[in-house]
Amino acid sequence: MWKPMLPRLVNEAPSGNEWIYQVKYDGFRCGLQWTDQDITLWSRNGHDLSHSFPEIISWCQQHTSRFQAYLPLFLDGELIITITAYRTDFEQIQKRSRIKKNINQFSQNRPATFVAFDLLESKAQSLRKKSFSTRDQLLSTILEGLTGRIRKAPTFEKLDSILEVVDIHQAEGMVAKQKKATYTEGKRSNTWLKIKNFRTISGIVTNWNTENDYFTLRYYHNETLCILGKCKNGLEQGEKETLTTFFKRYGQKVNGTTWELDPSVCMDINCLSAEDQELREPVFHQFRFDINPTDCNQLTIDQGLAQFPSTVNLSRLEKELFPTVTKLNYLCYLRWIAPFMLPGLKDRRLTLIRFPDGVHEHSFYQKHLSDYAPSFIQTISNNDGEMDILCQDLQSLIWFGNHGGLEFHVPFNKINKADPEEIVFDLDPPSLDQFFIAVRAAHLIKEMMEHQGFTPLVKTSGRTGLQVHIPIENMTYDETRVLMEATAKVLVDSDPDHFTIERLKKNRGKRLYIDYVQHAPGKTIIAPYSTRATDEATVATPLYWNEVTETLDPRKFTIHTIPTRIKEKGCPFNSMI
DNA sequence: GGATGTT
DNA sequence: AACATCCAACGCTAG
DNA sequence: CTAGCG
Repeated sequence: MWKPMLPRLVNEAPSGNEWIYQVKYDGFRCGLQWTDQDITLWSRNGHDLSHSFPEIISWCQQHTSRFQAYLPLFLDGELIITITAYRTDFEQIQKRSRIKKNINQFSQNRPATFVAFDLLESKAQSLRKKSFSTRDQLLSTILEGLTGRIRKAPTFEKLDSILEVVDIHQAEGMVAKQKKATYTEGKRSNTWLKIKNFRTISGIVTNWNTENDYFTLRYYHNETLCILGKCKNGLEQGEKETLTTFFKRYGQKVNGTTWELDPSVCMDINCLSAEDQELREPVFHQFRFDINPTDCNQLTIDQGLAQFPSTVNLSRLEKELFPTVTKLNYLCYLRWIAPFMLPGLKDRRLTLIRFPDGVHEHSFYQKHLSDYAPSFIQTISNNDGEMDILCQDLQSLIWFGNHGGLEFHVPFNKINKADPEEIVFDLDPPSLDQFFIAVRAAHLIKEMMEHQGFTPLVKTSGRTGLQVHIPIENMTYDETRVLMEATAKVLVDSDPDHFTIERLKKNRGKRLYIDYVQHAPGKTIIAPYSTRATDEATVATPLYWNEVTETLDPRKFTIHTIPTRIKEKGCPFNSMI
């Protein structure tokens, strides 16, 4: 029976060119055994998981010809449900493994993926004695280019680049592997080192269970004490004695096994998550005698879990930027959405609309660098010699967010390129009552564009309209203008009661204005996943075409609903990530 | 939101 | 110390 | 022609 090789937990990643790195995916360790007869998924304890993940098995069967030359084959990897290429949803895979009924329905709606990170057998030959580099190279040739139910875990040569990936995707952590490491089955080895991407949060110790030595941690939500979770590991002998002595001296024994303490002792906990009164992989980090129990609250916990870049000073986190949405809530949204939003901002001059005191107060545009901006904000000079701002990374995004930047607008072309990356039809009905016209226009444009070989995408504008994005190659603005004008005219001819290219507002009536003039150099459009400055905190949301119906309500896509939406359905602009 | 200038 | 101002830019229109 | 508007 296969037993997985295990990495040793360390606090810091080793560097040097004898090491190579992989992202640590948060799912189930799994061995995939593929013989001429059958395909089996083995858990780390030797359980057969195949029946729980039929989508993996059937995908393999459909792609047998691709693998035939390498059979029999044994892959070591992780069974995951993806949110991004590097971010996974552990809760989902855990649920899946427990499900008995309707497995096929779940496997269709939210298919699991096997991410292979090692190769133990190929053509019936054991590769365990070979170096990791050799195995990794062979694994690459076998899995090259595959993006389906089986993928290869990419390897990173540079420590800095994997740290950046782990950080932005908030991955579980990373594994450093010695290039010359052999595969030592069932052993915890120093040639594989895991580094966890811990979140650090502060909690109040209120209970001690003498039976199992678990300490209960709590936090304040408004005035009431709520349970954060339990923690047992990480305390050194002396620290544990200090704590238990304190319990015996100042606490009360509430039953045979449990001591209770009024809120006074605070500690930092390292963990992977803190949800529903449960900490995942909690480890004691340090006592916090320098803070008050009231400092352990929803605000500081949200902040700890978000893992904001340390380079950004956050301020006035309790301020309301949208009704019922504090600046911290907004920054947490930006932090979560960053891996989906940054690709749409990368290498494009940014036009930021800032609302430092919230959507109801004074606002202004900004596209040049403030002279006090930190040096990590990247810029590019424009024709007038001014420094246009860029948003290339997480710390920039969070810095702009902290400055009340609520709307991120970008041009159609990237920096150092004159030609647009896409055509965008901005379909803005005169009011929400006429939203159905935008839906109709979007589908008509989709048909026309697909007929010409394009692959149109669609998103809400975050206000009342829809925007059809058509990725293009090698077209100038002049050429896109010709195509857009022609398309607009076909639309108007086909339904002059609903569409118009009339520029004067008073002459438009309740028709939808197809504005191809706004697709030009220097013009901008709201970036995917940017919020709009509305009372509902609406988001410019990429959609699947089958969602674009007359019953679609663009107001439902807000910073409250988007993370859940993406966890369930993924991102329709996937190609951009 | 923060720097700088004005009362 | 309190308060004001700046933070884009381009086409269009009324006067 | 320019200030103001969107």
